[in-house]
Amino acid sequence: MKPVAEQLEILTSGTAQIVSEKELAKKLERGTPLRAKLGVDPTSPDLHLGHSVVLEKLRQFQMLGHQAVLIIGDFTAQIGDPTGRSKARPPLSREDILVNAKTYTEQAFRILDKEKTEIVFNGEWFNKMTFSDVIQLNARVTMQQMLQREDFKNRIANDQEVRLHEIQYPIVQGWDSVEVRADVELGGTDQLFNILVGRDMQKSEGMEPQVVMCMPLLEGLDGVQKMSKSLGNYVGICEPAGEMFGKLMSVSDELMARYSTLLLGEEIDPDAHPLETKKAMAAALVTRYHSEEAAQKEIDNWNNRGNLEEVELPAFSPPADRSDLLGIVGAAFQSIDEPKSGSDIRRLIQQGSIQIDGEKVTDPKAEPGLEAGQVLKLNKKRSVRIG
RNA sequence: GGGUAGGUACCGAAGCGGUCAAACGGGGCAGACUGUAAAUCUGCUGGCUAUGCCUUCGAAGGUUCGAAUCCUUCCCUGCCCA
Repeated sequence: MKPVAEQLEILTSGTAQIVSEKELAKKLERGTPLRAKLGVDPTSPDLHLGHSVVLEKLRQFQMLGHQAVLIIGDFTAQIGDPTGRSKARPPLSREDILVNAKTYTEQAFRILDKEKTEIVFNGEWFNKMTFSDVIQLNARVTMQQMLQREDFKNRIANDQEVRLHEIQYPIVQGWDSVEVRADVELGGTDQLFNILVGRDMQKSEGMEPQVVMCMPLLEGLDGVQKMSKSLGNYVGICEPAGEMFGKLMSVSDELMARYSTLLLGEEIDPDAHPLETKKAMAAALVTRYHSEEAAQKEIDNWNNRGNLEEVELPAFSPPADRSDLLGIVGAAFQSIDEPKSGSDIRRLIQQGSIQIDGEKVTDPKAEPGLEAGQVLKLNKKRSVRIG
């Protein structure tokens, strides 16, 4: 193992909050591998760059010879983490949870080292508990402690409901730490409260409390709210290279700097041209999740934007039964897997979003005899080539 | 258990018998501008084989020529009191 000082430097870099660095140093000094816990909720099957921040941190632990413990919250998913929520989450079915858990781990192993990861389902212990066990568990914390949470406080202040099962969530998550004997727990800054409860739980069991390491939350593409699937402002780590590159190129300069820091661990050069910097940032991430060649291809595509001949676009064969623009564009959206309603398409056409070889066409009823090789622009991000 | 206020489109919120597919704000989308960024300005924002037709205002019934608006029952939520 590397010297403690060196490990500390790597592990603390990029973190938002640590409770406490002293304790972490003490644990490291023992020289035995630490158990680093990350609890994940299999509520949404797609991992995105927001999740990657904390997964990368866990990977650092692995690289330094520590044990990663990935807890799949199959049980907790049935409660739903109230963090940041203004209303209770809808419950998930057992089957959904299992399917999500599978896709989740598959994706997580794009970042983590599968061989060095211990996976546990927290249903393993929670499903065995009796009601009396549950009461005992609840007896460890006070109502006031739970109500200190920002989310709950806000909801109460705004006269919104807080369901009792929601306040169980931190308790349950905290108990996970006891079960897996975690030395460290990772999470986003929004998890601070939940992770701290884990410390209390461990202390009450006579264990040494875990170290809390919170990673900054990554803002979504809108630059305001945190990246999340339900807000639609995310970049999935399994997305095709083109999607990923395109989405990353659409972020603001401010956000580009943030992504660079949080995802790549690099500060941007203030003297470089912002557009070039952004291309480099997007390419670095495409390289990470795809390959260098894929990234280079995306850059070439981007640079060739004006030169329609060169750009690689999805092929699209116009439908046989419709020769009017409305029908054609509808089929084109269908073909790239983004079906839209007829009214939406009509609006896009009338507002000038649709172009054929760079020429705007605004009459939904027009019958543009399309020829192979022509480029049909659908909206800001999507174009297809007639084939 | 008692009292009281509510449930409207993606979200917040007007409307309280016809002129309501439903004001306004946010979000989203499109156009202009630009570095295909941000900011700004403009337009659009239920569906449809579309100068019209169809389905929406918690749910189901009812009154009426006509209901988001009135009545009945039911479901859901907040607040105050116990």
